[in-house]
Amino acid sequence: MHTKKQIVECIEKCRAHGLKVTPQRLLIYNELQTSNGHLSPEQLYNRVKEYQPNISLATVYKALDVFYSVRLVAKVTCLECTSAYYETNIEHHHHLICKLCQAIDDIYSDQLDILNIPESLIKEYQISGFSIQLEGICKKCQSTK
Amino acid sequence: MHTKKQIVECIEKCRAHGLKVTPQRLLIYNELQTSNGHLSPEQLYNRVKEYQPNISLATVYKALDVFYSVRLVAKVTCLECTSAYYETNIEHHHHLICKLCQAIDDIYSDQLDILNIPESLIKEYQISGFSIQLEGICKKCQSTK
DNA sequence: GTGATTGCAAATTATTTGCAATCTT
DNA sequence: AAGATTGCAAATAATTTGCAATCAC
Repeated sequence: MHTKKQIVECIEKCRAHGLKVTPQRLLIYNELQTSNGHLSPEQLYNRVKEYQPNISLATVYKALDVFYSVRLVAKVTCLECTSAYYETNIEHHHHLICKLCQAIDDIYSDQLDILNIPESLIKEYQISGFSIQLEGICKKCQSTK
Repeated sequence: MHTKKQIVECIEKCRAHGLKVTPQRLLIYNELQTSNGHLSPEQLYNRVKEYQPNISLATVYKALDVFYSVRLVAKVTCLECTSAYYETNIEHHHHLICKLCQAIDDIYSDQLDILNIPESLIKEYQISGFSIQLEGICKKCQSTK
């Protein structure tokens, strides 16, 4: 339970980047953080509407854009996804995309993090990061079959 | 230069999947293959229009969809891309996405292919594949700076 | 007070769909 | 001949933009 800590981080990071701390932004960030998953702008909009019915979908898009640009949130896409998804989890991690239902699961693995990137590639492209997408079947789909 | 071989493969794979071999599909496949890169439906449409001016963008979308469903082409997306990209290169490979210009480069590397996926994950998710996205700076952008 | 942000509506971009005419087999 | 595919136009979905009113600092 580190909700409060993350909200404080959100406020601080906004200030540090000259972004204003508005109730909408805090609500959006908090809701995304609480949901603990990957949400599309539309999904997130539907959730925050419960708390602030007059909030606009455009506001959600704009908030996610600025959050993403200052790395307060991470963005995920997948081949069959029609929209982008966001999460407040910005630690280095990987994704498993379910072949059957397209669900995205976060994967943490020190073993995967030790990726053996060839020196030649690192130099050639000035590699600064990487992420791995695994293809498999999520637990939900496994238990349904 | 294995253009012809690939076209034959296209014809055979279409037949094998009960897809009709139309001039549009061959043109689209051939152009994508010749371009030797990642093209969006729109980009590909602009290219094939040169040869068949009355071809429709919807036809390109439909052709890419069926090609993708029978694995005649691969699909690529990236976080900042507004559209999907396609390539006829369906061998297992990875992608480097340029931080600066968003260009996508194919990366072949036996060393990367030997990914050490934890046994526990493989079982848990019935992992059937993976791909790695590297973040770096493409050669063009390196030489421009 | 000043400039950033919001909410709304309209615009844009990417993709999909319905359907009659036309091809492939 | 039968069924799939094409081209077109319209529809849908995702995202962005312009702008006046409002809010944060």
